[in-house]
Amino acid sequence: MSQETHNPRPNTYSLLHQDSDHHNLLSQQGFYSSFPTNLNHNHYPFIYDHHLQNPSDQFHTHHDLSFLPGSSEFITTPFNLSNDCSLSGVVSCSNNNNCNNSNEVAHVIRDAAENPPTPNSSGSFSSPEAGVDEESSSKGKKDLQLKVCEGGDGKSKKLKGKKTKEEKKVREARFAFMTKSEVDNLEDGYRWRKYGQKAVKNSPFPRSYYRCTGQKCNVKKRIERSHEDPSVVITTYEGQHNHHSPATIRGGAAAFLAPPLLSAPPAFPIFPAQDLFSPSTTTQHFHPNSNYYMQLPDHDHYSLLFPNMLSSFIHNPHP
DNA sequence: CGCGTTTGACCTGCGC
DNA sequence: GCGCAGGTCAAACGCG
Repeated sequence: MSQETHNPRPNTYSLLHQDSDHHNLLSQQGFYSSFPTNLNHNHYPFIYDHHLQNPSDQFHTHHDLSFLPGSSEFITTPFNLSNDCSLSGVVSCSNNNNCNNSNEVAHVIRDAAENPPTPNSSGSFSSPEAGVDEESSSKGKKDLQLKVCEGGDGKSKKLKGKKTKEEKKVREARFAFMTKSEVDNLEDGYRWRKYGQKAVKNSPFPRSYYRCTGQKCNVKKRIERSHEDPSVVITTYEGQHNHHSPATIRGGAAAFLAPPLLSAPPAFPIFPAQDLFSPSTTTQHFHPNSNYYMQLPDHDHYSLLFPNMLSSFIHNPHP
């Protein structure tokens, strides 16, 4: 069992590796493996995927959810955020190049944990093994770059002129969580318009695609039910709303959904409204493939901590 | 009529 | 190049 931690001080994100002795999260079948069910309220296995910004808006990092069902892109790890807001410890790995199997991915992650790269002056990052380098990531490592101040307009590319390589690779921030719920589409305070539905490979449940109905708001979300546990709904938000929740008049939920400290509201609910108010939904934010657990002091601090990742990823060796 | 959903077609990236 | 899978478009449709 290996476990690496960095800077166990507040506001620092620790990259921790959970090896095969326990949950074998990077199993040979891909990234599907065991999954803790006896969570206590302070331990939330977590997936986080977003643009991280420092106070001077210098750094945006682009993460993805390669381990989400159906995703086929790349994997990024959690990172360290030092007290001076510099970033380090980000590593990515494409699954079609030097990460041909999960073991390699695991090694990349572990290597990154043991030898976290340091941010350079331009704000881009690289991993010795993944060889990720912004804008120089040719040779099929297209999805690996970590963008600095990327625009991310998220516009459609269909039926339009060819986009440049850079344009094509820019992707909006993403955040995903899993919720035990009988309802697929969790109420989150925003209005969504469904624009597609696709069958998911190896799953009897389709994936639905939604777009925010706000004007010029490019936020999207996808909803699918876990084929491993049909009671679990996987919701993935992408992008940032350019408006506040239309549900701000709905009392308590609004306080969660539209935190005033954010000029650009997150695409995702700070806490799923249905989790808070519906007896048919239980509050479990987790991912069966994730070895990263978000530790939260308590629920009341959740909404304050979350937008800026002011929590620690912790390793739960015996969930 | 406006808005949202459905659904088949189409586009794109990736692996072989 | 081909096939597959994910993602998106847009016309048709349903509903209030």
